[in-house]
Amino acid sequence: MPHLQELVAQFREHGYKMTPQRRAIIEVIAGCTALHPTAEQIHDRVTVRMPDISRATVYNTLRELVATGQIFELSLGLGMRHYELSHDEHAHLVCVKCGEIRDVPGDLGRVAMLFHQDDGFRSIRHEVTISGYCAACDPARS
Amino acid sequence: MPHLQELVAQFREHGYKMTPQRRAIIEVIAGCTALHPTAEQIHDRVTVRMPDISRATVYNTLRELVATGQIFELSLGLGMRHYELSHDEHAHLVCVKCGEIRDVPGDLGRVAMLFHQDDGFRSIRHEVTISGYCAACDPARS
DNA sequence: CTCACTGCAAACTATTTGCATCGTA
DNA sequence: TACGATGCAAATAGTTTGCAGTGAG
Repeated sequence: MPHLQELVAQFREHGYKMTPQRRAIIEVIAGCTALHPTAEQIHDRVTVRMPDISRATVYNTLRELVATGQIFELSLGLGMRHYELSHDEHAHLVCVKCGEIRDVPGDLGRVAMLFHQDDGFRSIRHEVTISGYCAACDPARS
Repeated sequence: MPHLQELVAQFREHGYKMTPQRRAIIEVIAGCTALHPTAEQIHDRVTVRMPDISRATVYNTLRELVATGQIFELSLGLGMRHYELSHDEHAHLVCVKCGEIRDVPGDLGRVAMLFHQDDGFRSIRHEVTISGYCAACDPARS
């Protein structure tokens, strides 16, 4: 459960009010470090302790957490968005069969340099997604 | 209109029948090299010359062209999928304000090396997406 | 002449929105 | 107490599916 107080404080500093719902959502995300949950998965988990929370509140809070830069939104080609706490730079391995998502640490700054252009485009974020088959799903394996 | 005959031939070689609808879809994609069209945009363009074509046919054909490796499906964080002819390796610059998508040539093999893991994951494809503001949309510009 | 392909319409999934009510600061 | 946040339900957007009819090989 890393940085929980810090996440709550940061969120407040951006001018948002802290409500039980938002706190619960932040707690769930903070407790999911390796899971890249979807909005639906976050909603399910929060619902266990807070049965009346609405999807709208989850989506709203996720949008706000993205706006503050506290979480990242991932488009991994799986048809829905995944979320993760902002942390050290890494790429994502995505199994196209089972949907498993794994972090691979690495230097995104290096990637930025490989593709840099001097044309006024100001980049905010680099996303590196490597699609393929995980060992368990690889059809080419004996 | 590059490689049209080749695309049609390749598609046939994979065992698919060539129909007027599929040919029209392939023609539209081949005529869109710099546009990264969505399924909807492709449907609109085909509809001009073939008013009764259905969305289902467009989506089916796109899935098949992805399966043959002739086109790539891009998840750029804009809420829908974009398609492009498979060609030289490049990353994508995406303006988060206006949605403009631009190709940046570069060596994806280099990226693969930066993030390679020896754990049985077999990668099929690398996608590098750089989100930010294009010169025209940058709010930090004077 | 057969089986893959098509159009249609409905279903589905993920996400967004409008609005009356509620509760944090 | 004021205004931002919530829950609900309906709306929207993108995509998928089932099926009866059609046409490419």
